[in-house]
Amino acid sequence: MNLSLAAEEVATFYGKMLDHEYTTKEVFQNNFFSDWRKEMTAEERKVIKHLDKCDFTEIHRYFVDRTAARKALSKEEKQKLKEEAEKLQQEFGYCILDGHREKIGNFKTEPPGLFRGRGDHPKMGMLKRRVLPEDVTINCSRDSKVPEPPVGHRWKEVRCDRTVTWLAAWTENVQNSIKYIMLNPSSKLKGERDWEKYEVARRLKGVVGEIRSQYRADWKSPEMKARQRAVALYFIDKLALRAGHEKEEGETADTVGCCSLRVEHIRLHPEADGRPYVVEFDFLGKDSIRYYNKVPVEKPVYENLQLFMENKGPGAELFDRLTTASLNKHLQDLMDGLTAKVFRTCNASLTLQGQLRALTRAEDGVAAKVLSYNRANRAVAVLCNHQRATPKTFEKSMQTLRSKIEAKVKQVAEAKAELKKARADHRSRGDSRSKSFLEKRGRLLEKLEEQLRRLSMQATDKEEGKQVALGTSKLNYLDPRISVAWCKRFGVPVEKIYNKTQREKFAWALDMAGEDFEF
DNA sequence: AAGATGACTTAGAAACGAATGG
DNA sequence: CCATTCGTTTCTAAGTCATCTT
Repeated sequence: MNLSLAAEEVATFYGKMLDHEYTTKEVFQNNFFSDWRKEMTAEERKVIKHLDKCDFTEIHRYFVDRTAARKALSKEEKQKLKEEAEKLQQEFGYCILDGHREKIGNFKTEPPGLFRGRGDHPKMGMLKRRVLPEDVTINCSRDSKVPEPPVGHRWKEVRCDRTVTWLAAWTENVQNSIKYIMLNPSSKLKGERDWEKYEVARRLKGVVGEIRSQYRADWKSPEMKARQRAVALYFIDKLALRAGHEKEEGETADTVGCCSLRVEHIRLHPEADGRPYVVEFDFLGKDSIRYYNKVPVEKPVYENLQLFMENKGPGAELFDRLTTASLNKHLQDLMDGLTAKVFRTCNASLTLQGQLRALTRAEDGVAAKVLSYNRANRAVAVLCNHQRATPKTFEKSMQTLRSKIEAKVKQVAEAKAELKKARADHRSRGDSRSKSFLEKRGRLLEKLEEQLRRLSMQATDKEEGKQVALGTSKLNYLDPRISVAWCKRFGVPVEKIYNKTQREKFAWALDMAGEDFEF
């Protein structure tokens, strides 16, 4: 069936995704179909009444072919495309801020498509509309040259607001939230804020002892609200949980953080695995990532939790007298600039610093030191519950790595035998030719052994990290000065820890951290 | 005081492109 | 040289938190 332009475009959004799991979900299908019908002409609507009677395979094939064709392009054609992209980047990807040319993070508006929410999102599959110039507000200084809207169009508004950092913004139709064009993490502005964030976290380190004695005292407070706050704060401090705002029901996936925990999300065990007063957490957090943990807690915490759960159903709020606003207000009183998330930053950075101290051995080679760093990084990722889906090809690539190791072990054994032979040969002959041959064999064995060491390290690393995402903590929670100082102290080139982009983002730390920096 | 809004950080997945090895 | 693998970059959703509005 030939479709109208609008209906066809929306159909392609679905057809493109045909081999994605999303299209098997009922919510996704229903939302898509309902929004698709809105784009149809009255005639189309009369014909197209059931999604399961629509066949998108031809559309799907078109996009598969197009991808293949793009991949098959000649070197020159690919180079040309690359140059065009670079030209766009140069023209639109930068701005002037306070006289400095700064890179923009996302300089393109988001294209239309089907909304891909995470977890059980009630709006998955809805149509995300195309952004028009008429939707976009431009923010730039009064004396600057205002960017031209595309021909025949106009901006929604041009304003000059010096109190915010965004360059352009529009409202997105699915969640009715504002989307922004902002600077790249390498910019001075973002760098300064990043530095400030870690300075606040360092200040918390100085007063956290006091805060702990305070909330311990509050566990016995006659006021229920103070008790709940004190127990919640204990979790945020000890387990690095997120604050956990109330969310509007039916608008987003059902996820929680500390303050929004419900009775159904924890189980109390008087004793578990030989430890007393154990709390078992099981809930979906940000991005619908499951948080599962069994932690022994102090007795008053346990007893308070029993109290909070009394006479409540599984769907009831655990901390019914507590909100993130009141918690943060309390924290603000304890330390200037303190909010719930600062605990996460502080805990993460201290964990990295402590783990590096515990794991690094000065006599190790660079590769082993980098492995130690990754282990320390991993400890933080586990603390913050940063997970990823096990890569689809994990088992396969693990298997190849294992066989590579086996092969290398054999090679080493052979090289050893060869070396032995060469040594005997040299002893009996004693000439320079057999000597240089012996040396050659020695070097070969060394090289192979080094390769083997590297491979087995790789294997350990891979297995331990298959479900752990290291990037998020590295980018957002670990004070880069800790890493820079560690690199300097142990003679590890910083490039082994931070790639180019990361070095640009952390330029401020590369400059300022000496080898004796302490968080 | 509560709820809504706006601005910003944090998050994992997907796309992309360079390195590696058969 | 090509296919596969793996690290990097891009994308945009989903949080946090302050401030505005009612």
